[in-house]
Amino acid sequence: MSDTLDATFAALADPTRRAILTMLLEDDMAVTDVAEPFAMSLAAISKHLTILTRAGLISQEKRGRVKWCKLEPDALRAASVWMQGFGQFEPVNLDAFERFLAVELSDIEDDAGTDHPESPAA
Amino acid sequence: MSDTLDATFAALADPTRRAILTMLLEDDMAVTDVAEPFAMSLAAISKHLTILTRAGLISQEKRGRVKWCKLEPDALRAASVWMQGFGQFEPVNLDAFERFLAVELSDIEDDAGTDHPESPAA
DNA sequence: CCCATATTCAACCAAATGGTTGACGAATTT
DNA sequence: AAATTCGTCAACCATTTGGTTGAATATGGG
Repeated sequence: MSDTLDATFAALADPTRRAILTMLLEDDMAVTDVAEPFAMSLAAISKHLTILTRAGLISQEKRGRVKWCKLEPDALRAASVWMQGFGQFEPVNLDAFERFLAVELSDIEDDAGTDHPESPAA
Repeated sequence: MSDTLDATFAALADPTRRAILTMLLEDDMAVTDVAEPFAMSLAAISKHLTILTRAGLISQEKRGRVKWCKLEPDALRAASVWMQGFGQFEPVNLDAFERFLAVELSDIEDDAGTDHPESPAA
């Protein structure tokens, strides 16, 4: 369990990886398509995807010559429970989250990775 | 916001720091007392506390010659919201969390840091 | 005043992280 | 078959991380 939390939180600590997860929330994507908005090499993105996979946050399935990446939100549950235990926060406002996401996704596509691919306004 | 999430998740990625947060859930503590169960130097713990402070997860107040550490659970809210947006998990089972905590805390005191100070059974 | 306690600072170290490039293997297209 | 596309691997590099030790800086007590 510690290992799981280690891997989960470490994976989430990188803004590129969080941006990738956000993109995958929209739809499954091929590795090349995941990499496209970012200003870094395909190899770098491939490494990030490996880290996300090891943490269980995504799964990758190779069909033909393209490898599909799929969000696995269940992997967040343990970490989410851990965190909520501290705050006992009020139920999440999902409307606010939707707005946050809209901004975040448009940001990723706007600056096409030339800068930091994540700078929401929510 | 990205910066905040970076710092928050990075801070949570270390098992020593998570153990410290768990201890502070019980009560405010002085730096020396925080360090006591761990098998590492006071200076190392001091660094961990600095990281937790920068992330806003704890606050430190110096009274006399001892510096008191206090949990600041609100700092977890942004990260918690971010994560819940992915999973839309059912409401947290706080009873389960209580049991989890009981185990975790006794572990920290048992092995007095000779091993990894976190190995829950929940 | 002197000494012990509480905490940080500074320098150092090994290992991990996040990125690069170029070569490579595997699948697809032409 | 040849060329192209998809993705990873390997080697390399700079920076960050997590730890150490020893000295320094308060503060409090006898």
